[in-house]
Amino acid sequence: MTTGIDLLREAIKKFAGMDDAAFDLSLPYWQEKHYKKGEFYNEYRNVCKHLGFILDGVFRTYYVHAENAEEKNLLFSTRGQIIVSYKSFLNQQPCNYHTESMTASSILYIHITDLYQLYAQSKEWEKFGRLVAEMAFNLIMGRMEDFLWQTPEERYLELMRQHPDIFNAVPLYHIASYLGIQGPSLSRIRKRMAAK
Amino acid sequence: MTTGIDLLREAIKKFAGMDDAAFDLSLPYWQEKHYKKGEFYNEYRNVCKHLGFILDGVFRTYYVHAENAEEKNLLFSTRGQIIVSYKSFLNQQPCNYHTESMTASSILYIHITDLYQLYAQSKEWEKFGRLVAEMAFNLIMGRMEDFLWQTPEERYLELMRQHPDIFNAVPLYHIASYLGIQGPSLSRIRKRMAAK
DNA sequence: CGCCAGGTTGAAGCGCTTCAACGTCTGTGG
DNA sequence: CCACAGACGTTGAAGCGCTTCAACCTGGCG
Repeated sequence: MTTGIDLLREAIKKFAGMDDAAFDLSLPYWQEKHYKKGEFYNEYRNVCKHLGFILDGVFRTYYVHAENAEEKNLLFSTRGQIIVSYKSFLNQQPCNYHTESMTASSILYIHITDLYQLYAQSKEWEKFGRLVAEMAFNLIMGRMEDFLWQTPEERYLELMRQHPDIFNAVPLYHIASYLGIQGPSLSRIRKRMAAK
Repeated sequence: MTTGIDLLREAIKKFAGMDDAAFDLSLPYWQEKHYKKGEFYNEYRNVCKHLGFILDGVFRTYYVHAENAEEKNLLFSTRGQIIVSYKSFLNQQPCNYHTESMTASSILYIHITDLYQLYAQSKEWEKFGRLVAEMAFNLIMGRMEDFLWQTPEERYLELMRQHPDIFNAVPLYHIASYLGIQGPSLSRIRKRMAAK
């Protein structure tokens, strides 16, 4: 049977080319946490102190732009991905976003001070840290490019490819929000696509 | 008379709180370069080896998404800003974008190896490096948020606030492209705004 | 059973797109 | 010095897709 730690080891090997010896340095620090549907990974206005790895479940990161305004989903995170409020974590500033578990979820997480100690201790972990920052940048850059160059329908297809876990797990109107459109519009897009 | 270096010194003091002694370490490395309208800061498919500071002029960074497809402007950079192909520079990978001077422009620039030497030499320069990366992240994040939460008209007003230099310097259709709309649409938006 | 959350559908409206025509300004050559 | 060309901005007309509001349907659950 594969444990959460095994999954994480594999994921980090793939992501940063980290060998077992380096990974083992981190073993004392990872802890497991379980979320019920609707619980928050990181509360709004808190400083994000942990970096997480999703073992199972789906999270959405959203923002309420103004009083009484509609929530908009900035991104989804699913199994096998790193979850962290990047801006808040990198800058250790209060978070502008909400990150909510959309399903029963479980993660492994590490505290920022332990992670920084690993950075200091090991060149491979330092590389991991750089890659996380670059990934955050690339993730947002990719989202930006999607909005500049793709139609809502294309974004929908892209999302289905990247996050197949999502579709039986979260309400359609949250997906629509991520795509930058309204619920009924996504409903019609689906209908058009099915007709082909 | 204030020289380019004075402008840069002031800008970096404001941006990173750097004192004169630390800044002076960099004096041997900055070089000045002038661009004619239409020249490129960094060529497509090249690795970006320099970080620049705009003394005067306007650059646009754009991307051609597919063969025969329309160019779309990702961002503008104007006087007093840092100019660099962030992704290419940070990762030292070939650049996906074109960065073109829209007016006669002048910059100060530093080579990446000299800059990295400053990082190694000085804590204040290391901080500068971190701030550049965070700024790149925040810049793109801000653009992303603009697209999620603002109308084209609001984006237009925001751009006028951030880059007042642009409006007499670049064609309207480039601005429209940055805003994610077509030339005629921006023309009509202006008309509607003038009517109020 | 009846409620409620979530998805679909219809109708009206609005804003952006597209294509084409028409101004306007500027620089250049006869 | 004028005329023309080219680049750029504006305007009109038609179309399309997303929005909004509201009604209705469905399935899950107390």
